[in-house]
Amino acid sequence: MDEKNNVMPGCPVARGLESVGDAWSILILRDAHAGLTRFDQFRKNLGIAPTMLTKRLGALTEAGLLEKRTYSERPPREEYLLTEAGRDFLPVLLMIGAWAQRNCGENIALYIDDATGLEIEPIGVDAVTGAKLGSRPMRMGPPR
Amino acid sequence: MDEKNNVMPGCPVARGLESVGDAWSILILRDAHAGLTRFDQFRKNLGIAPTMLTKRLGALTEAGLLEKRTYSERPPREEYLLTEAGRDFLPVLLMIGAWAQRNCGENIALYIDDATGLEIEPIGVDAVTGAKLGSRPMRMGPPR
DNA sequence: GAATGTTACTATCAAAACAGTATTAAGTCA
DNA sequence: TGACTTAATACTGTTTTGATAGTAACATTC
Repeated sequence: MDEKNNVMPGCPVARGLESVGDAWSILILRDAHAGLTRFDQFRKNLGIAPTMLTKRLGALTEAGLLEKRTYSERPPREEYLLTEAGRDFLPVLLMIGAWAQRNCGENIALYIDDATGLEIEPIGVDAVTGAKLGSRPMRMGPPR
Repeated sequence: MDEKNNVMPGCPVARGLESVGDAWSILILRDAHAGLTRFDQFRKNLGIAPTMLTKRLGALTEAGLLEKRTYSERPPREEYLLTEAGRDFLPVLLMIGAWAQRNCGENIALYIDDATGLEIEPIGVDAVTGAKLGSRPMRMGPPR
């Protein structure tokens, strides 16, 4: 897939997918939100080939979702931290998860609110009207 | 990528990605929500190779997001319609789009509420507490 | 100080996925 | 009859991916 293919170049979904349009990247972000930061933590948790991991971490860093930080000079050691844009991706992860909980069969883990102990039910709403996404007609408009 | 790699098998995000873990599938779903239904509509709009499109439409149908319907017996013609699970995916698309609007630079189209004419600002909330996703501590719990 | 372990990679190569073009099957239309 | 439409499939390279091994730079343990 390459970006030239997109007839509608300003499409928000297509633009987002340029940064995070593959499963490994999304799983890396999931793990980063779970607190993992180091190459080997990701590699072991995901079972990903190191070549692939190097490439994906580089792409996510390039795209501004992760940043590389040296945490030891000697020996030289680096880790990957979520940037603001990376942390902002959490709702997307939760919405994917919530969709899977509703539509992908049995034995899927739940998200629990720490304070109340109750199951979290992630939904999307329009912050302006408060309406649930999809409940009202909408269209696309030109960029600001 | 294959599913065996997932150390945490009940993870909602990983489960969701088994159905929609690649960019083409997500773009097809986007176009389906925009009203496209036919092979050639998807092919032309996405610039996707027909082999790839056949495979992705098949996978999405298999996963229960699309269903194939005959709309003409003679000549035999078929189209792909969103199922309930497919329509339920709309909030995920909008959240990806909203993330891109905030984090992927200039010249990205906006979502407009038809009734008010105002820009839509998709956010994720917990339907139980009403809190914005990510604003309160949470954890994962075992399946129901 | 030698052997072993840790971390973050890179190199190599086979296998799988992908892209591009041409072609097909089953019809319609003029 | 020949041209056209739709929804694919066949064939052919190219690219990406995955598996495994190896490396550089140190730390730790005996």
